[in-house]
Amino acid sequence: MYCEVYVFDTPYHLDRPFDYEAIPDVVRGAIVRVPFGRADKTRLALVTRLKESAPAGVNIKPVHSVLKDRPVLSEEMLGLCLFLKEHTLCTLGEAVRTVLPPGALNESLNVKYTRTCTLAISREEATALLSASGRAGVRSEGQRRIVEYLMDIGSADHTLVRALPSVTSANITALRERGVIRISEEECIRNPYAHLARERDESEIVLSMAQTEAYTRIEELYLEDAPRAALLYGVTGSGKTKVIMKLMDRVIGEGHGVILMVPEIALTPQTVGIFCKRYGERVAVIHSSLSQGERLDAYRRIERGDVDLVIGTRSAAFAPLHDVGLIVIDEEHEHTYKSESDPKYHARDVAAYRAGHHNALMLLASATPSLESFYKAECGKYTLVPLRERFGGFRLPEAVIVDMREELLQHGNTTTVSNRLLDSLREVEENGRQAILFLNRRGYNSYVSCKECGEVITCPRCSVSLTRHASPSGGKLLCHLCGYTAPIPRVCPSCSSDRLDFQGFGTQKVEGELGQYLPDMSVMRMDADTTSGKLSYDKMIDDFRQGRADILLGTQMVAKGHDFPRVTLVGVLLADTSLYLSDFRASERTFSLLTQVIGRAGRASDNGVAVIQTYSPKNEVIRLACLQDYDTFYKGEIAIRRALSYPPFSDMVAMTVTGEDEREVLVAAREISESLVSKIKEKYSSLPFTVYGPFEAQVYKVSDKYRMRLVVKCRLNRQSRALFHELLCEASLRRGVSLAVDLNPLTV
DNA sequence: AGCACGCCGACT
DNA sequence: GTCGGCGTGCTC
Repeated sequence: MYCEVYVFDTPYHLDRPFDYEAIPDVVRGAIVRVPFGRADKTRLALVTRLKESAPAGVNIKPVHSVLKDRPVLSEEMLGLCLFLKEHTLCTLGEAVRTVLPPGALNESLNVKYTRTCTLAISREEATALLSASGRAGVRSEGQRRIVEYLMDIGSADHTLVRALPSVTSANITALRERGVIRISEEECIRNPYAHLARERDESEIVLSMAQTEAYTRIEELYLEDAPRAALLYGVTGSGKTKVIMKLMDRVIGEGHGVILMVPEIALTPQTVGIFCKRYGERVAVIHSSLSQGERLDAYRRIERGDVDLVIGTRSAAFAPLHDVGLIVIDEEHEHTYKSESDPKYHARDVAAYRAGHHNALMLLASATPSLESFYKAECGKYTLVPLRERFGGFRLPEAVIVDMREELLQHGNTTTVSNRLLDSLREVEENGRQAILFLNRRGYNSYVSCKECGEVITCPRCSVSLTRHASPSGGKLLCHLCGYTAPIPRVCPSCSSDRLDFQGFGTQKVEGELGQYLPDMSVMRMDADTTSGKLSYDKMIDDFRQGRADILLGTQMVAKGHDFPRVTLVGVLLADTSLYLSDFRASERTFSLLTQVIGRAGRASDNGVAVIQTYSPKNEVIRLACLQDYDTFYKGEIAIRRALSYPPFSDMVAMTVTGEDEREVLVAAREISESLVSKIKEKYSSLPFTVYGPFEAQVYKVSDKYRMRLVVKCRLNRQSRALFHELLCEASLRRGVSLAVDLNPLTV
């Protein structure tokens, strides 16, 4: 017998089947070791096919060995790996490592055992042993203590016994050899969330009329015996979580598995606790802050069939449930569902694949769906389930837009906090309430805006803002979509003012100002600098909820769905910052972020207030976010996407050429571009392609490597992906430079 | 990516 | 004569 294998860690062009002579236990889906290359170096490989014969004239080597106690990849997982390879242009080895928990192929990391010591004799015999003298009794102080201890509690973990005073491991061995105690080894599977399952919540979920209507619609889809996808579009405060939980009850009640994906930031102990109380110990949590061993344990529990509900971030999409009935992607618009490291998969695509395999329902949920998903819902590819009624008297906050130009020109206020916001903060102080201040710091100083007229300098060809690039010669403005460049102007091209703004402001600066104007309010600053570990983040959130600070000041992370009952004011310090990032998704991201932040001040009782500071008070995106008007935003934005043929009307591909030698990188980028263009003209002339570049990447040099970029607008399908596959094969033959291809990148 | 084969300059 | 430079080509 022979077999076809894909060898791991090969260059891209070698990621194809190689023939080997099979040995016993070689089956499709097995991970094997094979000799590879001239030196016959032993490498890991995945068996994809068994066959009777192998081609003549090639030196067929035998498989070295089969990885034992490593489960064979199921047909589903094998298919998923091939799907990942095809759809992200990764190697099969990379796909396998993605599908399996991290470290699963590191052979050292294996099952961890616990050893338990149990008394192997009766209590009477033990009593007799303790009172007997000489060789018939216990022969040392250590042995005595062990027997006494085990008589007391029956059995105990080996490490606990070993930790008793005067006990040595020789004592334990001796007692075992005399048959006094027994030591059993059990597979130890840790479940760090097990304690959360102790309190149980078995209450029936009661839905409102509108919620029941949404639930019924989704349930109908679930009951159809075919893969289905639905978009639960539930406005802030509509109680979409309750609808989802009711559905989960139903699916789990029928004995099917559920995968619930949430954005990293929402996977807090509070969230997990809610589900553990409901579904007990049959919950597994997959999270990046788990140790490698803990992740492997979660994986094994799922694989053994001990789990009904998997909660996790995007990697939970690979949870090895045998029977998946429902896959929920909560906050589906969140960018964290796209992996930023290779393979750059989107959890939504993986979920769709698995739903297809299991005839399951994929349920996307969001108050601000991605344009792509809402468009699919409009076209009927997803079933749109709207939930527009705010539940339980939930009221939106009053949203006030503060014009920061006016603040500067008329009030001479050069600080980052407007008078209006200060007034609102003082009110919060008087009422003993709390406030959240949100500063969208990311990219705040990469574009150029005018402090007087609010104009932002944009690319004449792409309707995205130009990025400011610093260089020794003084810098320039660049569009990294089409490569357009312009010198940095000294005055505003629109109003000729010289008050151009390159500087944003950071959280520290704001913190200082708050201390100056509101000396009696305590500020908790939360950003990447103050929340280094996962724990400190949860702790800060908890401290703030407990009222240990009056103001929570932070970046993105304060915006997400935490429930702070005492918050009545939300301030957005600069709403424009994410608006003019040179990315066609800038508006979408700003809208969804602002909508979320403003929703934070929405309360059932008190009147909430949201103060939005901006240099562009007339901006439609900001205005619509204040109104929480997704529908109007969507109509406007989808029209722009259609006109400029951006996703969902086309796909984008980002190609990056990287290398240490600047000249080589430039030459390679040009040659790759030429190869791309000639393929488009010849072999792929029937498909629409638009190529931009090559031009310097936004960050031209990263850790001593130069980066050139090509952007391609096209329609991705089997055929067009084959083109990029060819380019990757060609590029992997080059030395000195490497090519990365990102299909549908997050940012272009 | 490794690794070997292979064909030219300064060393014992 | 030969050790070693890295150019070129192959990996079942």
